[in-house]
Amino acid sequence: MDEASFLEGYDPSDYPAVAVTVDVVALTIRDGRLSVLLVERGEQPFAGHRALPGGFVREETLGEAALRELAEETGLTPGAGDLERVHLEQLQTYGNPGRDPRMRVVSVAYLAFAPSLPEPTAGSDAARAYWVPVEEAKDLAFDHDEILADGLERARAKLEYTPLATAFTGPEFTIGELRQVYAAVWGEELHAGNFHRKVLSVPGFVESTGETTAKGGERGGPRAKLYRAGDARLLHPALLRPTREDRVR
Amino acid sequence: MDEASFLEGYDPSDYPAVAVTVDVVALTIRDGRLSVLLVERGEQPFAGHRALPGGFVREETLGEAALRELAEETGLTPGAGDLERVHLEQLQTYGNPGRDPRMRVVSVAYLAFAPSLPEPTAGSDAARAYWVPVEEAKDLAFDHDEILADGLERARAKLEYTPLATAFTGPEFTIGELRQVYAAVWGEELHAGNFHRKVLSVPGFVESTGETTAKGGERGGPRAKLYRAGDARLLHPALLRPTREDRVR
DNA sequence: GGAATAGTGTCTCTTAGACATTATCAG
DNA sequence: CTGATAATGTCTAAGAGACACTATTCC
Repeated sequence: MDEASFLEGYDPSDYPAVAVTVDVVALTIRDGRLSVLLVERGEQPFAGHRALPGGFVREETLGEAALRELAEETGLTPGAGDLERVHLEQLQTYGNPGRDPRMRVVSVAYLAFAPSLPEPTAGSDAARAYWVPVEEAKDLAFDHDEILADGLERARAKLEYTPLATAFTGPEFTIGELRQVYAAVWGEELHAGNFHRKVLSVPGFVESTGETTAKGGERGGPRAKLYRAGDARLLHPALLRPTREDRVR
Repeated sequence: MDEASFLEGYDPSDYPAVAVTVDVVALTIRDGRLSVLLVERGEQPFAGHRALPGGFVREETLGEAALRELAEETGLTPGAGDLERVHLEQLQTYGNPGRDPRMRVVSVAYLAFAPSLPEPTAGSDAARAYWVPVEEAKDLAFDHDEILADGLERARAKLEYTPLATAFTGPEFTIGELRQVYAAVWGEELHAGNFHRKVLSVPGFVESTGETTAKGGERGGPRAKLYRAGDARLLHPALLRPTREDRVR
């Protein structure tokens, strides 16, 4: 069977050419603040505006395209260990006519959770990319404000019932560091004592390394025990966000 | 700015032509069984196999394309009230090279929750479409087995924390009918008494109409009070599925 | 010593779920 | 009458969250 009969009844005027791209909402935590990777646009439209990194899909899976774009913009090389600990998942697809003024573009958005990565200044492409605290990421190009908002909501929800907070930390971490991840993503302080007991009570969330930090905290306090991610893929019971009575309607 | 400069650096050999389609996982409950709308394929590839309904995206939003495909296959007309109560949401996008043997096809999958709809035999297109209990929907064309599995998991999860079970019922329903929706989707019987009290305890899930059914149940029992969907968009606290200790790892 | 943090203990309130009970209706 | 269903009541165990407290370390 050839392409011609596949396109039987296909009238090009009914089905305009469609371009498929990927856009990446890459999140990390820098200086205790949840930050997103943005690129400065040099060309029209939206020249001078910031946008999510992204580009055309080549002969590769959609996930591979997203990882490639992320690597290009951060200057890091996939497979060299830098991006090994990045969690990548598909977010949603945005394809409204007119979202790009030039032509019909359907964009598959991906969400990436990364441990603290270096500021991308090395590569040529990466020179125009940088991390921005999410509350300062406004007025993005195209419909990227909406995509970012959807990505943030997904990230906040995922922390509740999956162990993905560990994707923002190094391979070993303290319970306090994990709590700071939750605080940064949710934008709320959490009760240290209750959080500590809760995390340890969820089977498979974290497992002890038997070691402790070499020193206490910067502002005092005892040495903390070190943990690594456990084998759970879902948290049961979940760590629910502090209840907003009114977020329901 | 024209399309040419948009495609600057665009080498057609690097970026093969991509077709964008929508596929719909339409779920309903028939005879107490969760069922999915399938179409019989008449052409290669996968001639004789069943597939999810779908087709090319035209000059419309992706959601409009999904609703249009659903309308064409069921023989129902959008805007005529038939499809008004259908809940539609984007599921995920599938775009692996090779998922369609003819050309690169990126398919945006949608998930539809519908109250019991008539068997589609009316329209011309619809003649080859029918509802199939989900446990009998195997060996579908392309990667539609995977898409269906993803859709089912999404549906099961959504019943936990959203009031979408009411999308499977008529505008007025009894608590028992609602419980049967949960039982059909989750594939498990639920304790009638606890379910009843739980549903009424969640603010905004259902609201009483003040009426009751005209008759008791077919096999006896008192008349049941009637309810309609409330204004909650999230269930708080959620109705969690019976715990599978082992579904976590 | 003073301040900050790690980790644990205690108490209360809410919820899930098992089970029981009463009332109502079909056959 | 018998059996099934609707609706409510009771009890227990688990978990969330508020608060208190001790131990350890930095400055």
